[in-house]
Amino acid sequence: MFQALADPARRMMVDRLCRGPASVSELAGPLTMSLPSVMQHLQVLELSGLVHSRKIGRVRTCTIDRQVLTQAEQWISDRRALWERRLDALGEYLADNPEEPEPIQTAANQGSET
Amino acid sequence: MFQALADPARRMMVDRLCRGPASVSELAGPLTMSLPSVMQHLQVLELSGLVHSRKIGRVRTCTIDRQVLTQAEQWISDRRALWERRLDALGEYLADNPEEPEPIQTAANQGSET
DNA sequence: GTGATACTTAGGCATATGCTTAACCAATCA
DNA sequence: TGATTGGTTAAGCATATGCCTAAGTATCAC
Repeated sequence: MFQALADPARRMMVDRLCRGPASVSELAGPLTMSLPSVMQHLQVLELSGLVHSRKIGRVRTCTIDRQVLTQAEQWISDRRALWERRLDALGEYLADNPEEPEPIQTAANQGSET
Repeated sequence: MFQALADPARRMMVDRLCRGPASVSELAGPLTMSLPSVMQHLQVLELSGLVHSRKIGRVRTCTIDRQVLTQAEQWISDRRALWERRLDALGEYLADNPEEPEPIQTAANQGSET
């Protein structure tokens, strides 16, 4: 699913779809590639579950799936939280052991967050 | 950068790094692949900016870059917000034009572009 | 029916990706 | 000093990805 978001063309399509449903040719509009290529990207997006589509008459209308987008966000958010929790713990540790002068010049203070 | 998160092995590495810095072999540990492969993934992660590393003695220590992770989260969050805003607008519209019974099952309401 | 429209399928090609082994440095360690 | 550990480079290979053109199919408008 990150796979699906990995391609700029696909991100563009997702971007477009976030502004509302669109047909295949509408999606293709801003892209400088042939329709079959757009179809392929669309397939990747559908396979990832990020996008749904249904055909009515000769027009296929595509919509985005908010849930799956949220999942991706969640994954990142979880990881970031983990990292921040760790930084907090480190902060506490440093508060307890203030400025213990480590006699190293190579590996010293990398924790220069923020 | 989504590209970097697209590979499961790389996500595993990111996951590990969110729990704290790690050496290359520590990253390689849970992965069922050769060290050079891990190196390649590491390079992708560094190129994306998601991970930094520095070598001290003969061990290379890797850390994650929170900012870049946050950027990815932001991209998704922005898109999701866009989508939700749209749904809200649609909700208002439906509230104004309640239950107008559209008697079509084939090619109905496609011309919904603003 | 004829033709235009909106995709779709098929096939092919170039590059990118992911992996491997073999060989090579550089810092420790005995 | 010579072996070991931790990482790195190089080369090669298989598959995946992204793109194209050409040739369908299925509406829809006359």
